Amino acid sequence: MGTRKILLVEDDPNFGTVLKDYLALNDYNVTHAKDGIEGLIMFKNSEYDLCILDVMMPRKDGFSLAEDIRSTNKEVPIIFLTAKTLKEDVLKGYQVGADDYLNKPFDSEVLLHKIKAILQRKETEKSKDDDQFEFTIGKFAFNSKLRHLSFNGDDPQKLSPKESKLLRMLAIHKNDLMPRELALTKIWRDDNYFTSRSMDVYIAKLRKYLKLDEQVEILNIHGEGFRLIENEA
Amino acid sequence: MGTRKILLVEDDPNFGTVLKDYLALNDYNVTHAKDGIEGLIMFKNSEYDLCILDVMMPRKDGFSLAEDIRSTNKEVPIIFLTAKTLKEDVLKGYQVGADDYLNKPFDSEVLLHKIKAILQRKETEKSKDDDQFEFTIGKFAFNSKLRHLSFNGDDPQKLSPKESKLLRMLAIHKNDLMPRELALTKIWRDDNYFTSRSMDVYIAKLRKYLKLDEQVEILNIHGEGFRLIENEA
DNA sequence: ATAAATCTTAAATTTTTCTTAAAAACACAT
DNA sequence: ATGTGTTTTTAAGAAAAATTTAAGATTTAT
Repeated sequence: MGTRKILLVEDDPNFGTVLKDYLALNDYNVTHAKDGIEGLIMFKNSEYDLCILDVMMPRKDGFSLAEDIRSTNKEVPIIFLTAKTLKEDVLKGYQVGADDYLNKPFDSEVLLHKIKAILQRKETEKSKDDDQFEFTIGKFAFNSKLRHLSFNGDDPQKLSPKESKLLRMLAIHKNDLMPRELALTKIWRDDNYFTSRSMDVYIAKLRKYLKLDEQVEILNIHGEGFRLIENEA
Repeated sequence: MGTRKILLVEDDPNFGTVLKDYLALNDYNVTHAKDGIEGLIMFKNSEYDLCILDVMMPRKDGFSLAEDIRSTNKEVPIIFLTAKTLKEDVLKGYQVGADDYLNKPFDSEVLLHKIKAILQRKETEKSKDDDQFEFTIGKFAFNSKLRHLSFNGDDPQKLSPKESKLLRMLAIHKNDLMPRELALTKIWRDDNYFTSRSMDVYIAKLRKYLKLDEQVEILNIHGEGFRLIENEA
């Protein structure tokens, strides 16, 4: 595993430089942006494994930057640095999709720990994430990128984004359990009563589409998830 | 996914009670111990998804308790609560294997967020943990993930979650004693008269399914547990 | 700005699962 | 043999999860 790239956005030049050097010393490849605007440009210019954002900055604050980052990338971990310890701030941070939150002044070793933990977590998650987008399901051909589901080579049924993502996840686990929780955390990014009901609605929609082929079914495994199966003729 | 069990060890009765109620309100099943000694006893009596430990306590402090917990369980996530914000403490916490660290006074919503994040993380890790899910029991093929019990390759009998978990536990100990207490603490997460009766009900159900193969039996070992055996032909 | 598409929430119904109760059979120790 | 505690089994009721339809929001495209 190569050296990891970190985007550090911090307007205080002294603190920023020290932190950058400290991280560099610990074998991270650090890019230092001086404010939110510059941070966003940097972010779009390259691929980062982690973003460390100061909250209070001129021109564009950390939350706003995080939102912009999230709009193009839902994966990259974000850590906020802040002097304030206000409840609203912390919650806002989590809402924006922060992975962690550090109050200044913080201990640098603690930061290192967090970085290591977060990167490791993302690593194990990502390893599975295939870029498979073409599937055969019984007599259906399914292209999750085009969101086309075609029966017997007929004109394809167009699928909505959620329909397509869900069917893709089922297809990846074809004939095997696709855990409810997996779809909820990956597609809905939240696992609660309502997202779970929403998912059920999509299962119903998919079942309707898949009715064309009697050999294909989505089975429920109570309390666990769903199973897309192909029966033999 | 059932409700999660949390062990809260906090000696301040007011704070402890309030926190317990707050967590209970948010659908966690909370056990509140008044000090480290009591906490350790509680921990050994049941299975918990998360431990929240106060650091400063009479009789046995949080770090010491964490070490004891870790000596029997290397997995369960631990969150420390502390008034002190000393660097040594934070590092000691991480060293003992803490998953997070909260300084009092903290905001309760932040705690909820952390709990959710930590449990979710552990959940995805754990999914790999039950790697053994296919078993042969006499002429049966048993898949505990799909909860299928198939005799001679016939259409499988579907099992309920509890049925499946219990049969899996028996299968893991095939031809050997599966202690009652083990199933109760692992599957029912509590060992009392009623859960024990409930388990008996499930043993009866499994016996019914397994009747198809005369070579397979679940024997009782009085006062100890059960034994799933395969007799030879 | 309007329409179309997509997604979420609500709610009634059905299905599945789990617990409790209770009576009878059984095992063990004295 | 007798008493005590444990096990076995069936059945009923309670609880939880899934299904489906429809209506209300929101987002996206025109």
